Amino acid sequence: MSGLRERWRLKAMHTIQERALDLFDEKGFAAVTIEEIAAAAEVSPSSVYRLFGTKEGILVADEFDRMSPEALKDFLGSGDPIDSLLRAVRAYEAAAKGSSEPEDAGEGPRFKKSPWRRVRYFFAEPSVRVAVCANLDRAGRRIAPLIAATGELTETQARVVANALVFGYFAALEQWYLDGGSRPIADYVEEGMRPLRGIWRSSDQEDSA
Amino acid sequence: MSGLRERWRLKAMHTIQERALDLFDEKGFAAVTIEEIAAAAEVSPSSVYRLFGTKEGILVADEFDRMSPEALKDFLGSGDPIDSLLRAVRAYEAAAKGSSEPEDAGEGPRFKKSPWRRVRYFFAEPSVRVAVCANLDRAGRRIAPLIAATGELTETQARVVANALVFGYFAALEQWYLDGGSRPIADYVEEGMRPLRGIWRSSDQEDSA
DNA sequence: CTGCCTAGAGAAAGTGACTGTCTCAATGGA
DNA sequence: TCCATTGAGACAGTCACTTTCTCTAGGCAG
Repeated sequence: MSGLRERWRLKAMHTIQERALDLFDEKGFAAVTIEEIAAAAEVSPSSVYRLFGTKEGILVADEFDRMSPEALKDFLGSGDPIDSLLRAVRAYEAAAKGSSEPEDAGEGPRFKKSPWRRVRYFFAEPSVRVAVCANLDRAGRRIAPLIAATGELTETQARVVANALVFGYFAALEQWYLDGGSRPIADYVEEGMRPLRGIWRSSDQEDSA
Repeated sequence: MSGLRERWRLKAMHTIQERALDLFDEKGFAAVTIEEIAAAAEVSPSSVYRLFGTKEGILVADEFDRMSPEALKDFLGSGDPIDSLLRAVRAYEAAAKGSSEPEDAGEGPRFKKSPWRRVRYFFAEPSVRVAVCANLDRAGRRIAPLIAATGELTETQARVVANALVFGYFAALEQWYLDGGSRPIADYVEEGMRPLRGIWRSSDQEDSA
């Protein structure tokens, strides 16, 4: 598994993301070229494209994407998907508070920024927002079969509900962003998704684990 | 109002869309350049960009976008938004059956194609799909305030529900596409959105017009 | 009907994101 | 230790999209 190749890959991705974020914060997203980012991260432009695909991909690359179908099934398998989502958001926020990698302490007096720093660009930069939507769309297509597999909903309904979940989460995240990010995101998700709970409440009594 | 300038604009947009669709069907979306489209439509490339913004915009340009806030309010104002959506879809399908402009009869033996021909690209061409998602996202942001204005939901919930509506519609449309487009889209929307009806059923008894 | 005046269509050059292809070094296995 | 393969870098090319300028022709006085 984790050979040197894989290590290089992970380290490079992390470095590129950090340096790119620094540059974006400094000059604005549009004013930064891939070549600058590559130079700042000391890799070739080709590598940036190989690792992230697009400029926006640097910001929206998400561990959610590379989650295996099995892990996703575990994640969504038990009970109300909204509760699963809430658990994931809370876990993410808790991990973010503890943050971040200890090994970058040897690189100078750089302030530790919140891992949510990049989220700003999700809403501030239109092209990034589009990329986020594309990601959510892919996520919806991945979880729809899992929702359909429970047998409670038709395939069409499973697709609709999957999109309602992922883009509903996005809407809650936007409200969190617009409010300045003071309260926890999970609060927004919990409140925002409440109207959707009826989907499972109504027909889930047979399986209320 | 409809001066010659506006007439030129509408006619040019229509011509560009038709010619572009012809070229896409013939050579594939990626293999067609904006210059080719402009040449085929006998306008300048600049005009294509001025009228549609992007290459994908030629396919996803939607009257929904330029709908005024007032018209949107009329459209969504009365009762269950899902019913409003269904009404709109049914009206669109009925109009599509009657189809299309009589004045293009003088242009040669070209087959009348369904106005849904372009929908194929929504799902077959990734970059177009992304553009559609971006459009739906914008639509969601436009209708969220209208949903919030009813006062039944908080702002966050209104945003979530708005996204659930527009991307739920998209999911239903995809199922329709995957099934080959035989049955009416409205059927898919009606079936797919049924789990979401609880949102209004539960608290809408005061206003069941 | 005539003449200004401005919106807007076209022309053209530039930018940079992204895509191939090739080479070569380094890796991991025999 | 040697070999096959993976993958990083270099490089050239394409084309979507932007910006700027010019100049025509529509819109609107008078």
